[in-house]
Amino acid sequence: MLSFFTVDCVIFTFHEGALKILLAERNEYPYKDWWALPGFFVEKEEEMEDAVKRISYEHTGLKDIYLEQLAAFAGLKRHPEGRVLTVAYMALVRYEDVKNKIKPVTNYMKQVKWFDVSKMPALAFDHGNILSLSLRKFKTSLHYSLAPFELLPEKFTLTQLQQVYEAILGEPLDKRNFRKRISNLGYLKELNEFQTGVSYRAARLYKLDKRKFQKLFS
Amino acid sequence: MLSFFTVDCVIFTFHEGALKILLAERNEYPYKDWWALPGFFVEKEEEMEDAVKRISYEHTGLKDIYLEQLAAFAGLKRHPEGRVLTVAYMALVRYEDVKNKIKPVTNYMKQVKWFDVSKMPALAFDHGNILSLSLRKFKTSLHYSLAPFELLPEKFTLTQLQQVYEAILGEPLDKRNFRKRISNLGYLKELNEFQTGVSYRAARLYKLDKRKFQKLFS
DNA sequence: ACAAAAGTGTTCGCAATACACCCATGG
DNA sequence: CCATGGGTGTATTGCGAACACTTTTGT
Repeated sequence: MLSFFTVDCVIFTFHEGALKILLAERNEYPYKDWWALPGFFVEKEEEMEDAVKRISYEHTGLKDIYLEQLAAFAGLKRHPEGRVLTVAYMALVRYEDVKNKIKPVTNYMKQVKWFDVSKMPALAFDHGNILSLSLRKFKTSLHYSLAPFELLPEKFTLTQLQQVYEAILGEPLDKRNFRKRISNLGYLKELNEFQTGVSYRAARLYKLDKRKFQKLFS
Repeated sequence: MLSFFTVDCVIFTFHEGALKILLAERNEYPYKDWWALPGFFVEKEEEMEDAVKRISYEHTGLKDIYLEQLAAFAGLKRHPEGRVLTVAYMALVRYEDVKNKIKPVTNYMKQVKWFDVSKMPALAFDHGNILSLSLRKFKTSLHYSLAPFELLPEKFTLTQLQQVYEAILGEPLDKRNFRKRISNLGYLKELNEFQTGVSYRAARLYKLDKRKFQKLFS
């Protein structure tokens, strides 16, 4: 028998060479004025994953985003008013798709904002734990995961892809080794298109070949 | 707002060269006479992990076993009487510790039994999903995990360890390569003790050096 | 011409793989 | 002496890591 059931979302994006997470500033007790992960109650007749989609949509204006369940948190003391079980999800969005759309959903929140992963404030409830779990999981599954491509536009440069990897791992990678490894894996399609609007040599664009990727990590 | 909250346990052990899972035969509708994962309701004032420990203890007579959370399942249709949210855990026990202790807990169950992982019956509810998720996770985390050692006695032979790996991966491994790899990792302590009671050359016993293991995968 | 980032090869060491025979022990 | 599993070495190959310079383009 359980009192409350919520979902919380760690929504990642990638912008200006950095991994960012969407946080909401609370306007209600407990933890008024603290930053927290976007989350809300799951409705009585609502599927859990639909609740996650609803919440992500309300905050970012996007549907059909990449979702992955992280874990359930059910500590009796995680909320002062008794057990609130939450299931945490990780969501990935493309910055280009979302940039002017983020907004607070209810007046429970004052504002929402992207935070650089390396400059996170203290978080309400146990959201700090959820966050660090999500980062750890992100790192360890990186090499078999479509996740990096969910953070980039459909067509991207190898440097952008490398920056995503570096942001997730939190460490720099060697350019030549990175390109060699990725191209050996063979799931990138080289396009005959190039960057535009840069004041230096334009980089070639690539696309993910999902078929080949799936074949590799079935 | 949620009606019911349960935990389900995928309890693994290792015996006679095979990976086994503990199942309970239901004696109540729905799914009367079906086999299911051991699980039960989480009490109102009980921590989720304590509920898992309680249920494992009641079935196996063991305390302080290895536990790991797998995932939450909350589908509205997973139980005919409405949403029953369950959090699935994986538990590992040593067969020697548990062999004559397993028993059904309530008269909701007719019997409990170890099933060879390669010969599982159809399972009640969505327990088949839970099971296959646990096996996949077990495999992928194997090389950085203490799990194999939680299935073996404190002192074990290299052949036993190899059999555990083979049972989890579901494929045979080369003896020389396995031993070379394991001994390069350097977290096994070679003992000056040997198997007894076998009618062939007695194998050397080894122990895990947890310190070195932790240092390696911090 | 300069600034900025794109793009490109080689060497080295380690780890994974494939593979087969002799040894020790108890019965 | 036989059955059973214990224990051992080598050659090959592929992958990750270290490392620096030339090319292209726009201004």
